[in-house]
Amino acid sequence: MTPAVLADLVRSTALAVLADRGLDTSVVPESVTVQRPRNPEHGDYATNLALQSAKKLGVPPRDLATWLAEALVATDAISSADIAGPGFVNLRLAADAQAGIVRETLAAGERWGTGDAMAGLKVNLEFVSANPTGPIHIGGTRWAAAGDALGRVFTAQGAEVTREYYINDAGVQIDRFAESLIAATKGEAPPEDGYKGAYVSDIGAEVLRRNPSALSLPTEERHQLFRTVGVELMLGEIKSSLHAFGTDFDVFFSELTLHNSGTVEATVARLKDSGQLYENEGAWWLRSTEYGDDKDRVVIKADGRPAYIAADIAYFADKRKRGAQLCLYLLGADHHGYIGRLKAAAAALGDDPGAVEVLIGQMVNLLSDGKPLRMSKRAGTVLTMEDLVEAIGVDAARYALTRSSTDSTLDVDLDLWSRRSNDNPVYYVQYAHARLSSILRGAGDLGIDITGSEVDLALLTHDREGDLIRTIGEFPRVVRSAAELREPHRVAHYLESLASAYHKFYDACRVLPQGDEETSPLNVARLQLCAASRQVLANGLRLLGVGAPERM
RNA sequence: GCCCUCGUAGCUCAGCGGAUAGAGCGAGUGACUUCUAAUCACUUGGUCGCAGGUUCGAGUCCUGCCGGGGGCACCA
Repeated sequence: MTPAVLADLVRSTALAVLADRGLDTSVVPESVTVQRPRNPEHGDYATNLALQSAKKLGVPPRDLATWLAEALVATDAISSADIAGPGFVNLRLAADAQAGIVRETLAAGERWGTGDAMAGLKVNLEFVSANPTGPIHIGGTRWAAAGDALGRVFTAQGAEVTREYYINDAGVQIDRFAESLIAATKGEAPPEDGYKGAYVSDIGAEVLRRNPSALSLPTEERHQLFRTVGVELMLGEIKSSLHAFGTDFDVFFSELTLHNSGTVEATVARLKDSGQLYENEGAWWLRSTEYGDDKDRVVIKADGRPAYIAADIAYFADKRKRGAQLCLYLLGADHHGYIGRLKAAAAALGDDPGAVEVLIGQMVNLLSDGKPLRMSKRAGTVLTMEDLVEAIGVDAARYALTRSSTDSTLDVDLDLWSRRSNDNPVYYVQYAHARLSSILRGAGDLGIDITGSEVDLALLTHDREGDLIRTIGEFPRVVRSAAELREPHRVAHYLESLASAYHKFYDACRVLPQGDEETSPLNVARLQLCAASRQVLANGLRLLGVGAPERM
């Protein structure tokens, strides 16, 4: 019996109890809380329903709890129901009912943990979107890991996710990038505010290799060539880094196409027509304060060129046109000022600002020897995604970056994470998977068939077995809350608790028959528990994009 | 000044309004002739930044203050 089914049982039992006594059944919430108490003496599960409802009913909470407990213990699935504290009802499941979780997990397989909380919802998930003027640095890497995991979690809840990367290939940064490439190719120093670093020379050289006469072109044509080809090459490297990192996008959307196709212009015209823009000091302003922004924003600059936000608005409109019901933006903390204007932009278009959701992720500090590494993208002293992967590996990097809430600034100590030891929690989780794989291989070698449906899972009565089973049962609601709260780090945290429950079980409970022993029903039941545990570890690690090794 | 975010063990971080606040690392002691010791058990370690408020119940929600980080462009 999963917690969700148990919650339904508690709810229906409570409704019946109240109805019997002629009390108001409407005080029972739609969704009843059933949680796993921290203290094992408080049972397998506990519900606070009596505490929540007592006041509204005018009944002492302990009386209500007593009635509920009496009715619950009369059901087959529940072996005991005790009243504790101010009015908790502490429940223990019958072994057979509890073991049903194992059966359900094995039956669901890869689908265990999926749900329909976001069924059919079309989500546009935009993340990373780093300028194609250099490699992805550590901040973008955090989003690559967390955003990708979030996309996987959404998909597990039935959402239709489009992973999107917005390419800022218009604007002055790109011009500076092109000029930097040209300077590097000519062996000159980069222009002021230009880009430095070996990659600039490399890309410049590659542009020249493809177009040997590039440097002798007229200035404007030369600029265009380096700009176009340079961005293409840089983007190619970015895509390749992301792919190696296990993060693939469905759409790479070019800002330039919005300008070139006239979409930006058309969107601005639409805003002007609907009176959302006004002219002041030669520029056109969006009345974004009317929709909650801090200040009005310039959309068309006094020089007649569109400001960055103009393309943003057009881009949002394009996403909606393509069917996105929810447009999620994953931005760094240095962009938090965008929330107001993006929502205002949606409202100004006559759209629902609720379709815009911005997640702000805090910065990553890199430490070496406990000392912070200062980085400057323009100076070329950057720790890139590829550097990080080279230093600690994809699995460790993804895990390190998805393990913590994106609300927290994160310290990544390269020395610590580069130690390939159990300092790294990812090994703890992966090791559990490898151990389980080894046991299941062993069962295969012994010719034990663990697939039988007649296996008596009610034999799993050891404390460690019960704890492991209940932990497995938590997985679906962990995934669900990770999706609803947009907090994929909950999956990582859960996996560590699952690995811990498994390692403790392994320590206390022999799984395979020893020596010449006959295979007992308990061996088979435990093997099913192992198979279920391994399934959940694999499913969870996949949500994080981290490998589940069979051997370590 | 205004906005966002964080403040929990020596360090890095979890913590869905619930009961005696957790994990890893660090420090210490044990456990492999037996399914993977990258593991397990035990010990050490806390005014959950401070002060109010809401609640049967607050690390969690609200307000104020203190401290760290990040923003507050006709840059992108």
